Amino acid sequence: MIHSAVEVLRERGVAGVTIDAVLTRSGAPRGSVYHHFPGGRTQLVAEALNFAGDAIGAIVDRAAADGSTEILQRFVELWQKILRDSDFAAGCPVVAVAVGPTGDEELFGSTAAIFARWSEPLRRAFENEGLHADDAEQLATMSIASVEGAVVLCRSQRSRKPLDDVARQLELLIESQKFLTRGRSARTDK
Amino acid sequence: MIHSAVEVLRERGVAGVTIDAVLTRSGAPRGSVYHHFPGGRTQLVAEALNFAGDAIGAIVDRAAADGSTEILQRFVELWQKILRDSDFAAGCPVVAVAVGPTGDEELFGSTAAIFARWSEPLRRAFENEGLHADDAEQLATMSIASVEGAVVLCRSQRSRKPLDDVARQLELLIESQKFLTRGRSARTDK
DNA sequence: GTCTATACGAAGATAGAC
DNA sequence: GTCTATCTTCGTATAGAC
Repeated sequence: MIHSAVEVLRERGVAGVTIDAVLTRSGAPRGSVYHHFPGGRTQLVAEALNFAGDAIGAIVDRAAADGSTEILQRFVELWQKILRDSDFAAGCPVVAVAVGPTGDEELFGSTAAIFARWSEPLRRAFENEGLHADDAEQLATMSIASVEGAVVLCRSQRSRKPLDDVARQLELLIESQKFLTRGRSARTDK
Repeated sequence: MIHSAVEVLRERGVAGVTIDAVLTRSGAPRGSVYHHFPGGRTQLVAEALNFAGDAIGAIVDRAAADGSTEILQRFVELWQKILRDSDFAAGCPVVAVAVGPTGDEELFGSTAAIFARWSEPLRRAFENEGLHADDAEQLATMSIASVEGAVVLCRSQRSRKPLDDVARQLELLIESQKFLTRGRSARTDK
């Protein structure tokens, strides 16, 4: 059921996650909804969001040991697969919540936590690769923002190109940042 | 009324644009809704989207003659202002539609057209500044994607920092692209 | 645990008076 | 053009049987 809720969330946004839609997709029995989710629809959306955030976070973590390039590659591949498998009908569930109605403070807090969780391994990887703390953090933010933005553009254009373009530009940016840092360090070290 | 619809769209997403909400905010009379918008809610959302897209497109166009740096600066300032004025309650109306329910093919097509309209002056500016066609297009896509993604992050974190960080990294990326192109051209030209 | 039935509210849309 | 009233649909949530 949570799995189905995530799918609907990706495709139709927060408002689209109705109990009916989730029930239809999952084939779960109607009578058991409020047994498993006493909090009703609200709880269902919250659990779907956190489940999706954790799942993607785990994928990022798994690539963390291999360096920033690998993390980003996995992250981009992940979205390309989601876009392709859904024929550009599905986007990022966390973005879906973050652009939804603002009233739900708890949900909103979760999105911030999830984005932070995703960017943390990136930030650390950039630092391990020699970048200064400020640059590493900015680059991590830039990575998440540009990929998430690209996913929106891909859905809008029904094309994988925006995400391909962004991935390429991100690579260039990271390379040039490393190059500049090495240059500065070399001068500083002498 | 359209103006109010844009506001609601930015704050609550597509699903949040109910006739009631727009009426309340605008103070317009209930009886005249279907007089001015025979297409009902659907038409209202469509006109709000296109109005917002044109308004922002016009701002971008106005800065086009001054070069890519100025376009981007205006674009970023625009979002910072929207975020600040709304206390991080408002995001991008076009993104709101693009992550909404997929059924509405016409609305979806409009988002693609609007994103294309916004990136076109950027692409041209990059080309005028010496970048190759491919690079210029990729950079334009990267600019739109990263800024839009940053706006989402800003709302989520209730902070202007993500957008500031992204703006800074974009500058660096563009500078390094220009530098590389000059290097390649110099070698090619000799 | 899961079922059916139903209360309740919100929202879109139409009809007919003014 | 704008008003009020009304119909219909849809979605949440609860009640009570099995």
